[in-house]
Amino acid sequence: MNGNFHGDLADVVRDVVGNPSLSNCSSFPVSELPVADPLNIDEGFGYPFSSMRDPLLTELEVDIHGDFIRDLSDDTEVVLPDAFQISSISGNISDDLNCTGFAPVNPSSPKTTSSSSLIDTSRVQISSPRNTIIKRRKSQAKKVVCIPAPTTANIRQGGGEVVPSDLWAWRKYGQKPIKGSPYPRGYYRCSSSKGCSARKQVERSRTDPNMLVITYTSEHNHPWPTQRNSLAGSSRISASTSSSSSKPSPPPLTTAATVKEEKTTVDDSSIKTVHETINNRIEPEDQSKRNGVVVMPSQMSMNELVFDYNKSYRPVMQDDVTNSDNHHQDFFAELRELEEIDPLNKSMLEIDPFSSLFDWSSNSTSNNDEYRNRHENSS
DNA sequence: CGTTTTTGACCCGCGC
DNA sequence: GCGCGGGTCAAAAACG
Ligand SMILES: [Zn+2]
Repeated sequence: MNGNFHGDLADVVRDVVGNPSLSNCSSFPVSELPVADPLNIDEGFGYPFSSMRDPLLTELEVDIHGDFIRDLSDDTEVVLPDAFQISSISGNISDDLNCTGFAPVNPSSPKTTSSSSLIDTSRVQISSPRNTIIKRRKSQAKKVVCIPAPTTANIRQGGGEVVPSDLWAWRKYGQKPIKGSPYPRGYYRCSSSKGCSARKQVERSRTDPNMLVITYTSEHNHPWPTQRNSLAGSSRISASTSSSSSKPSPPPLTTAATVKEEKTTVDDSSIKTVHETINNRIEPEDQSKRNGVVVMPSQMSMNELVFDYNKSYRPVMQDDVTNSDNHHQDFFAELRELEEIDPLNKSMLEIDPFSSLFDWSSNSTSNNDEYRNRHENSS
């Protein structure tokens, strides 16, 4: 820990990862929190499927990588999963989440320790000047997710990383070295539709090279990608629809946004908010309530997806952590990609949950005006 | 042939 | 006003 903070989100995250001592456990209800959280958290950001809450799935999720959600002040949310010790599952997880168990939990995997918990970030972030004003367009919510790097061995310094990415299609638009960290940060933007302003950045934790810190910014305008388009120009959701056709209707923002708004908080408040949020997530009823704003259909199809997703994940991570022998990871990476896409498409096509999604998209269209401005005439 | 990645330049907020 | 640092653009290269 260099004590070199710029008040940046990155710094915060770094700090968290690196300095468990800061963790402010009190904010986590822990025991049950992990279950529902991961799914909900992702809605909009990381994972398209939002409200599916299958017990089984949940378990899996947790099992594989329990995600933590933490929101920072008004515009930032940090999700910290401690996916490391998967072997034991629930028991460990709880402990982990609970800052209490944080350090001692699993001596077997030292890495876990560092990656495992985190929390307190909020106050740090908040302290930064930006919280005062929402300089970024409206309020931009940020979600930070820490996950174990899928390919520890594959780390390539100069270039990119093989990141699990979510099911969304991301196009890398930049990469820059970060001051505090030896590893560069990659900037990705949603390639599904031109109008989509969703962005995400991926970087490795300085302290834990096996840890990937993914920061999601903004949300997708479209329901679900639009399958990847590598073949003939097929994808690209008609961004024009939402963008060029000037839709004056101010978007109600998406779920995540809503949530964020809800918690326009500060310092301690934020913590509290988190609490609440979590609670809500745990209870299905509440969840629906939250979803009320934006309905994310396609849960069923998603289920399948998730499942696969997790499945594919599990081995990788475990291996990674367990042994450093990841030569096969490369293979895995590819495999993963395939799995992500194939099953998805299949399920999606079959069920075709999108119809409703589209609906949603239409009213959520949104904030890319500026962006589009410049982008607009690219072709 | 379209798309994605790569990569240096550019922009912009911020602290000094 | 300048330098720093993060974030983005855009042209060319690389893929498939
Ligand atoms: Zn998108």
